Amino acid sequence: MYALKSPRFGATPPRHAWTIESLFASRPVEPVGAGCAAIWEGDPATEVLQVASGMLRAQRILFDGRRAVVGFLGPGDMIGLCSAETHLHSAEAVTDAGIRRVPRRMLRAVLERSPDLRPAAFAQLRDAVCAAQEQFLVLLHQSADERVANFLVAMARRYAGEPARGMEILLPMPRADIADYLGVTVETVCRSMTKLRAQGVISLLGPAHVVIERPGRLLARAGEPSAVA
Amino acid sequence: MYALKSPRFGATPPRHAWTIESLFASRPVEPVGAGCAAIWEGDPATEVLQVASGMLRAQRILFDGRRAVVGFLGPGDMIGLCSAETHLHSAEAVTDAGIRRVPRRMLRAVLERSPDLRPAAFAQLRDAVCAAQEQFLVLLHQSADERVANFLVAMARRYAGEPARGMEILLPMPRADIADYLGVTVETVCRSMTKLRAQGVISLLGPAHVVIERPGRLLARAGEPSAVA
DNA sequence: CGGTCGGTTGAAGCGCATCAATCCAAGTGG
DNA sequence: CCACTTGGATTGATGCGCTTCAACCGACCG
Repeated sequence: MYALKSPRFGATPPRHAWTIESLFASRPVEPVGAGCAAIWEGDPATEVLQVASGMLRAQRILFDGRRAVVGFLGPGDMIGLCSAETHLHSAEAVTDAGIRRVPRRMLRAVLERSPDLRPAAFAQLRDAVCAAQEQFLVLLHQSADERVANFLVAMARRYAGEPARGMEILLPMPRADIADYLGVTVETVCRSMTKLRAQGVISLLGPAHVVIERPGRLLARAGEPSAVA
Repeated sequence: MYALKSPRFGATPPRHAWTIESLFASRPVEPVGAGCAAIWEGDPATEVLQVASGMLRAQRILFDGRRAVVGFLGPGDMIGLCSAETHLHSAEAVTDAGIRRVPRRMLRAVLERSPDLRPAAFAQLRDAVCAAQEQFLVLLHQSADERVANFLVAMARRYAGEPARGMEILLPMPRADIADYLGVTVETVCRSMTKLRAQGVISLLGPAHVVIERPGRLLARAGEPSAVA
């Protein structure tokens, strides 16, 4: 996805006072109610947005009216970096969320002024491209069951760490969002989840609350090469 | 596609002697026979490669042994820019081709030394991300027929211009490459092409030689919003 | 002439979409 | 407090699209 994880400069702190992180930190947090849009597809891309809390989804309306969810954005993730003149996607809040906005001019100025930051920014953008590629390949060549398993693993990795027995995965977004993200229907997402539950791979405490029972099998379903049953 | 089109600085020529284009132009052209690999997936990414002539395909072997074609590279396209430590894809010649190699160090040095170039390079990378996103969405949400039509349109736009009646599209790559690129089987690609021919949208002078008969219909099949039948 | 490889066409089966019904939890109003 | 409503999640039944397996065709080559 093109969502960028918040940069970590802990290992090699920059010699300049202005970092991207501090830039965002200096901005006020703007609340966005669940279901509300933070930015609109087609609007002029004058600012970059970082999620402070909650979760947003980046989405686009396709030519035929269908909706495509491009990614889910959690705390630290940014959106709008890759936009050219206008935003390519809308960003709507899945849950109540908080965001910070930074004008692109400001961001550009920071990058201009601190040469140390540029390689990091460049590497980040590059990594985003790689991640998008990866996701792209996975989704394009996998079956619906594999996509769902893959999604669960990705959500676990992002917010809880490497899948382990008993680990809880929270899915704050409705099934329809997951479906539009994976390129399948809501019913198929349900069936895949049900199948995973029936096979003892996961258990469902509720629609939004998944518990990993057999991490090995889950990874195997997701198409991980090194997964052991 | 993460392949980057060759930059055009014609409109605003750089004030520095060293441009990315001139950097590549200063390197010798290395011939690559059809079927041979120019770079290998997993190899250390020490250099960036630009196609001088012919066509290459960027591909990857997936965990389950299937092959995924990530993109096709024509003259001016680059590969290896987005790689981190090691190359994520192999690049094999579809036809006899010529390539130029530039060490990444050198490229980085040029970017460091000429501030004018950086926005352009950044914009290019950004555009590549957008294009990849676009392709990703299209392929994920379209049917096999739409994918094939879309591919034909993309090939036409890239090497011949906006689809027009009588325009010839050359497909130097075998059907298997197209199939692995679109995420469908060879047979499906064939059937879709046959269907387009039967409907008078295209005609086939040979497997690699397509002529557009009804550009409007072709665009409509590709899922273009403004297409007129 | 036989052999191989890429392309095309045909027949059968599976996977996912579609349509439809049901279930469940959370509101909402009497 | 309970009947009613509502939206999301789930399950079931059916159809279509693509894959799979198989055969055939044509070009190229030894």
